[in-house]
Amino acid sequence: MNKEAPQKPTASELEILRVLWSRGPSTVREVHEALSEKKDLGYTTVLKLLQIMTAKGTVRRDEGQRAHVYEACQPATETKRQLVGDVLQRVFEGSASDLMIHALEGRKTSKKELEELRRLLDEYERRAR
Amino acid sequence: MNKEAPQKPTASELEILRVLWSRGPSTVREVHEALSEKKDLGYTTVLKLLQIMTAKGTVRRDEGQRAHVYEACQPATETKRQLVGDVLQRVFEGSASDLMIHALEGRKTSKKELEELRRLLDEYERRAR
DNA sequence: AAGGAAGTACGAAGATTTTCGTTGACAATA
DNA sequence: TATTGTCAACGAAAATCTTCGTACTTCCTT
Repeated sequence: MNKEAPQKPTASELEILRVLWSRGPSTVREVHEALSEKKDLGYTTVLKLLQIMTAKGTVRRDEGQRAHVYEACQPATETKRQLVGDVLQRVFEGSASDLMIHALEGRKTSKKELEELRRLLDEYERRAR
Repeated sequence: MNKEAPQKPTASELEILRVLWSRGPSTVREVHEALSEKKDLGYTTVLKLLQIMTAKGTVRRDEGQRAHVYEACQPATETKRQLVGDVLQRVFEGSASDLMIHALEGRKTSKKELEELRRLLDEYERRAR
């Protein structure tokens, strides 16, 4: 393992990545504490996951201290792009507008968010030109 | 099982659902043939999957004929909404614009599709008013 | 009626994911 | 220094997903 090909994280791995993305490099204890707020997980469960993710090349770790410090290998943006791209293909056959329709449906989207979405389209169009 | 709570289909189940959505009610053979175009799968594999999905309540079947006819319980739109909603929460903390950014990134989106996206926003806004 | 074709049911193996318990190393402190 | 707490490593159980092989049934064709 440990190839350069970034693998799609599993559901549990994603939860851990989210902690690393928001906290930055963290120890097992820190990740465990962050996750404990929402879920009831054993410490060694988190440790094992991080070890597996290290083997897969999803995270890297600094063993300089007694408590190893873990960090995501890919920037959040890259992984998010991969995850949404996967759904885009598997569920919506690549159609961004179809994705959009279903993302907005059955959901209260604020005026603010709609404006933001328009801004995104403008920006994207400007950049793509 | 067979509760009314719609479950999130797995990757394989989704492939089958896509066939049912596009073909409409189908027999195992028909689903198998459709999938065979892309993938190499045994007939009984598809059969088993459909049986499991029946048990889960993902599809229902008409046993009137010797070759049972399967059909998705939920309309495509509903399941798609659920799937994208899941990603929206798990990956993007509910932010549709963040989802959008990453969906558009690193991807050639046609002028046509951008227009379509704008149209969607207009429509959504009009309806939400 | 015999034989093959087309179906379903069932069990089970393999792969992957998720979750911990246990063990042993180290370190802080009483 | 003996005890207690913190941590990594490992193995392994349990749950879920994926894939088929085998057996049994039913229908159609000689």
